[in-house]
Amino acid sequence: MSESTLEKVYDPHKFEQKWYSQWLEKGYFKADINRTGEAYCIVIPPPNVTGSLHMGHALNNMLQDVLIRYKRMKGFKTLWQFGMDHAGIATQNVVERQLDSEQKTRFDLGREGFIERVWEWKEEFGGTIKKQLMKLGVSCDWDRERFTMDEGCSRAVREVFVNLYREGLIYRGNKLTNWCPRCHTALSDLEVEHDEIQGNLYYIKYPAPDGNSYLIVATTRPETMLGDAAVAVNPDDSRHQGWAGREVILPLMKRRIPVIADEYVDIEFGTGALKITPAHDPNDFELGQKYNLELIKVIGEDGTMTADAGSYTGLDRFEARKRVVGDLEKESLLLKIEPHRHAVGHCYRCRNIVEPNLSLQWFVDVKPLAEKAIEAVETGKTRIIPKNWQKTYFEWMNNIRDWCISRQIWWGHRIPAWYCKECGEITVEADIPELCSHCGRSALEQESDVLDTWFSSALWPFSTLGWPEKTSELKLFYPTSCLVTGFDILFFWVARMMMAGIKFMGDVPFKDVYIHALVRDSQGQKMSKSKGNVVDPVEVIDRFGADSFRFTLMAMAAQGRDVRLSEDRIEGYRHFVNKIWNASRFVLMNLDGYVDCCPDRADLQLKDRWIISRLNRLTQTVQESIDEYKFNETAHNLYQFIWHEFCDWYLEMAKPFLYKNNDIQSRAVTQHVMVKVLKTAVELLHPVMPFVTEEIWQKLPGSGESIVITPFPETNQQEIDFDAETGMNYIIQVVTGVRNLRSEMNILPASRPNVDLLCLDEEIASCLITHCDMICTLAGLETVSVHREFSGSKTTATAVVDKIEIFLSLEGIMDFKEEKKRLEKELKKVLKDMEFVTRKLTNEDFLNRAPEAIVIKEKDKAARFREKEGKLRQNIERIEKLCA
RNA sequence: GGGCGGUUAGCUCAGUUGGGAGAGCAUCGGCCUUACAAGCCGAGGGUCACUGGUUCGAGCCCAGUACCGCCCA
Repeated sequence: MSESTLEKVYDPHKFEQKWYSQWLEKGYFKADINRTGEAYCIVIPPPNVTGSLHMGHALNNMLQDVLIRYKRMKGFKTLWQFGMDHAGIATQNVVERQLDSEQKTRFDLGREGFIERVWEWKEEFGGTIKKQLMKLGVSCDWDRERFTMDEGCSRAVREVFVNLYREGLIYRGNKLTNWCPRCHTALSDLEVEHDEIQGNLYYIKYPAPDGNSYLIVATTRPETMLGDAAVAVNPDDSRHQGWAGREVILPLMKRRIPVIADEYVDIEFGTGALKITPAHDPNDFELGQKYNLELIKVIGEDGTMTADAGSYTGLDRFEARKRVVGDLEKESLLLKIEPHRHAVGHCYRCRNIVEPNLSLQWFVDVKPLAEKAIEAVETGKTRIIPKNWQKTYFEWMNNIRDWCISRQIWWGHRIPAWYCKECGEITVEADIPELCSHCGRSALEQESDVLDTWFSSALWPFSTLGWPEKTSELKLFYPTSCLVTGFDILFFWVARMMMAGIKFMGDVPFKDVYIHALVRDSQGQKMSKSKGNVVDPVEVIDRFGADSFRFTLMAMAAQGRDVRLSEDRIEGYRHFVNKIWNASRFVLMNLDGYVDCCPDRADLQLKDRWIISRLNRLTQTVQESIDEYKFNETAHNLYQFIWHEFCDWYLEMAKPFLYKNNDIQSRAVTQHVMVKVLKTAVELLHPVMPFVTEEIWQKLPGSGESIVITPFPETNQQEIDFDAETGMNYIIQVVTGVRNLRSEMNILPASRPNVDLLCLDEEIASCLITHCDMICTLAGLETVSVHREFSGSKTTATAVVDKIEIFLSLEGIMDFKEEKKRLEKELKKVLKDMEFVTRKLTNEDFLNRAPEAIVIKEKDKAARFREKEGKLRQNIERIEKLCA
């Protein structure tokens, strides 16, 4: 018997690991290509190989797991493709830090040695997130794990690169790019984060050569003036008329530079005179091209001033700023300094300030690719959910600019381009070429740059399925069914996968993209290490169990809203898990003499038909809400049903039948229904709470091998029973009414008074008569009698619910004043209701224009209120008489 | 500067063909009723940010204002 009971106290640690190991052993998560059923595939957003599980991952993967477990149970041929991202800059940084502690640099190891070292690091530390995801209970197909740097993915990267190069969509160019002096590499526009910081606006005099006049230029970055090539004014600016075409002398450098007129200059900003530094500002670069200005690079790759920076050469860029400002002041060329807030670009990996830098880089011309990616969403081939993210997607796609894909680091996919030392031409090949494709000689040297990590991520939905080989996986699972991701990588990743998928597979990479919110702390702050408000999911799982944690995230994952996570919430939902645990324990404890029968529908009682009906409705809403990605609704409905319908009402109603031994028939039926409902409920719950549901399910009679692979419950329309629901509603209302009376009249729970019910409706009356015992039990009464005619005695408290009047006998403990006060309060409420409805019903416009059904509803309400009002008045009168 | 979102109970948030506002937590009162005190029963609590419009009727639709947040330049 011990195997069919549960431990007294719910303790997730006792079984979570156990079940997970078993699931792995049985291979439930493995995609079975030969299985029948429609394909359903999710590719995981590959976590960084350096990463450890944070809240974002937890939410993201929990949602995917809900979808995949749900579809698996529904009989789909499911694949949840797992894998990790090599995270170029991040990983290189980590390993370089490790070297640093050994007083070494990557240059000491050399390129090959360093890369070897990174692989070693990956083998040793790279898998932490995998174990953490397992703790969370996710059901990825671990055997198909991929890595963006593995052989197949690398092959795909080279194929794509060569292909785009040959089409002219990849090119090499000398352009201004974002440069991180710390990471020592170029970055794409996306990898720069603009943060507002408190800076200054420096007003600097640029004197004319005649020494009599000057222009005042305002700048936030005075050190770049060393590289100024011109000053620009707006031709419409009356203050600066006549300056265009003249020259000024660049302070400190004593260089003559031209004054140009261009509409680009914002008249409102600063003094309306703009210094132009083409080598250090993207907008200035454009102007520089237009006016053929000299590109003077004064800040070098390492963030120090170059040889062109005059006496500032070799200084760090921030030190140079101080010195430049000081020197200008000495020469009385600094007019003033104003505090000024402005956005400054920071490296998204190391947070250092990014410098726009002129260099030779590789770019993708993404415009042609973007057009089709826009179209795919417009035509609905790919749905973005919630819909409002579509707009953001379009906005970005429409204004997309060339993508800088080369990085000056070592860890990553080396660009498959070779330079010929003889003819200087470039050879681009997927496989290492022996000879220059231009002059045929063999003096080739490979490009040293590697590709942006996101370049390989863009291929993820098909590279992981075997592309460029034509695998059966690709045929079966591409386009994938759904991508689940956060909005923070909508551009980085989703948009690029769309472009790459359409280009190379000829079809979109996924049918649905579900964008979920960010997890914040209870104050609504983004979690970050520096703020110290990070809540570690692993710690949460250790404290509360994975099921409680998952359910909390699910319940809070409303579309389009951030998740504000607090421990209180998780603890609250742990109570829910505990509730399920105890309810299950109760069920298992009351299965004496259980026979696995299927009772006739005729043998079911009202309570049984009612809970089964409610269960079927639940099944329907659960399916619908998961299908629509309304996860919070799923969670809420499950919570409501299990706790408030099944536990609060059904199990309470079941008790008498389970305890009584004389009615074997109804006990058997009750046991059967109780088991059926609980089993179905845990099956519905399983995608969210995999562990506890398995633990319970295994103990229930008649269960199979594992809940993981059991069919998901289906709605049976025949079992939705309106009559049973209405009938139960009357009973619930009466019981609640009595409890209410008891509470307000201060009747101790231990005492068991008598109740009389007055009801003129035959149908309702007979329903009540049949269930007198039940009402007694639930409301703690000695007797209940139903009458067609009744007037209370002097010791009755009364209440009206719907068409039923309740008379609670209070022999000797009746407080008349209290009772009168209570009734008057009730009456006041009804009168207020009446007034509201009457206002509508006396409004001609309402009667004429509102739909008939609504009008009837309102009239019906009015009648009910009137009836209640009458009864209340009667009872008040009676009390008054008795008191007098 | 452009775009998007938010403002509903003390707190965190739900609320889609527009028809008298809901949940969880917290609060208050009563209960150790043998599944569960991590519980049971009951109660209180709201000018749905503000202003105007459409409508018989607006938390919901439209316009504007204020405050908060995010993305892009």
